[in-house]
Amino acid sequence: MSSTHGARARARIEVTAAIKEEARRQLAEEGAAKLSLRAVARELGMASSALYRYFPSRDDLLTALIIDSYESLGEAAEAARDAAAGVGPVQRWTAVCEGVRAWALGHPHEYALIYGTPVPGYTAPATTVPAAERAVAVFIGILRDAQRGPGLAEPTLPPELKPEAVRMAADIAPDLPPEVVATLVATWAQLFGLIGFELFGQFNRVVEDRDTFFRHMAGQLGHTVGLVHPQQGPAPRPGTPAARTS
Amino acid sequence: MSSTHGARARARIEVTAAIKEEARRQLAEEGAAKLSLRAVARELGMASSALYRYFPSRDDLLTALIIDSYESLGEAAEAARDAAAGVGPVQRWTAVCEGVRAWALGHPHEYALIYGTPVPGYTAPATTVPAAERAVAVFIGILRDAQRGPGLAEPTLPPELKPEAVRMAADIAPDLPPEVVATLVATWAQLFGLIGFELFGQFNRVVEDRDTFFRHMAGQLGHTVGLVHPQQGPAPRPGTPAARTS
DNA sequence: CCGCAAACGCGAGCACCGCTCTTGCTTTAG
DNA sequence: CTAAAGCAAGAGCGGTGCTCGCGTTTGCGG
Repeated sequence: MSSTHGARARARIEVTAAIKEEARRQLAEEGAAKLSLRAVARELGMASSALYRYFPSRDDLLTALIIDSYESLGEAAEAARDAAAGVGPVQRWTAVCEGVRAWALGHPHEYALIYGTPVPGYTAPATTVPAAERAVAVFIGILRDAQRGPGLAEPTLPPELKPEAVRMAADIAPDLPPEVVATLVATWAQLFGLIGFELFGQFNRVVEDRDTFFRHMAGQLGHTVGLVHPQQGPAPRPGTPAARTS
Repeated sequence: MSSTHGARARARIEVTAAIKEEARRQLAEEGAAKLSLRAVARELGMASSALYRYFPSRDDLLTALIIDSYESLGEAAEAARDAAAGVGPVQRWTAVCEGVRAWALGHPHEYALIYGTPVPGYTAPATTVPAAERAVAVFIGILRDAQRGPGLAEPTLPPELKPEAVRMAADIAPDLPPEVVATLVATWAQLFGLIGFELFGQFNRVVEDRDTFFRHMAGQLGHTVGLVHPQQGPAPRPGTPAARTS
């Protein structure tokens, strides 16, 4: 076909990239709500109507930025994982959590774009799903390594939740215990609860030493999902009465 | 002073209430981003410029709605607590969590307004703080009751987080152990991570049986913060199941 | 009782927004 | 070489938040 056939096609790619770049710049500065097609066009020295040759609507532009943001977050998670090579699963889990948090603090508007309030009439197209899975795949990898290495304590699950957990595991990570997968999903959400609260100001005047606070709570989440320290047996989770089974 | 001094003052109160009512209606229908001063004025049969006699800007109107939403959430939490009188602390904790979730699912746009992405240039005025504390006070009350009753297991905390926890406890609930207060803050954020993910579509095609999923995870959060089942102790009742399936 | 300042409602208008349509021009393909 | 397709530009539509000047209403103090 005509991938890089003519100069026309290349120009289209370049202009598309320039639009996205400028849009991302404005997104980082002012947030998604303030992102204006007209302002992007103005900055690029072209008529606003010309933008519609490249993106059918403002929402389509936002979708492109959403995918890029997911990828950026995924890269940050992978980088944090690689930087923590050689340490135990719990430490690596915590390191990746901190990497995700650092990315969110450094890209607050991108974070808000993908994990904040959805745009009113907007429903994310299926295109965003693979990009979104990239970050969670890092956590799955850590759990997988832990299972092969120091072991993985299966979280307790009530029987009525078992079928749901089995279904989730089949869809997400068939080689992990269903209890772990179901708990991972919840943990994933809880992690973004912590990050979102910090980012959106809910911790203002409440939590001061947020680095220490987050590191500890992220480690707790790792324990919740089943990670154990390699040197010792299953670490008792605080306040869990399940340990007194006799 | 001049509370109900003249008919003028009463009219002002009534018009202000009518504006808020119509604004809340539009908020519930379309979301905060679509809330339009002109549309509110149109629906009320008055010129858009007249609204500025009552609310200096759109953000001020939103602030009023934010406070109302916090109060509404607080009421829902209190109602859930009162409806679960007489059960153990863990069940009551879970019931309040479910009440908060039900409120969020029933008022998605109000939820997004107070716990979603903040409005771009917007910073919540201090006026919203007391209203925001109303819901969390319900959880503090449960912990307080548990401390006087069946007991409260102190979550483990690393020593470097201890001073921060002590500071938090002094500000929030001086009669509770610092470890519990610090963990409660994190738990609070994690709870809204779970709710937000469900509400904003992050659980689509991932979690199906969301009622069961949430109930279990909410109970886990209760254990994390230190709640224990009242049957536990010297009473010879081994292996009593935690969840009541009836 | 009356005058006057404050509060009020209104309409026009400003600057901006997303988006559409028409009009030419240029590159590409047959 | 010609016709088709892609592209940029401008005008325009309906919408937004917000400001300003106008005439009117209201209620308090002298």
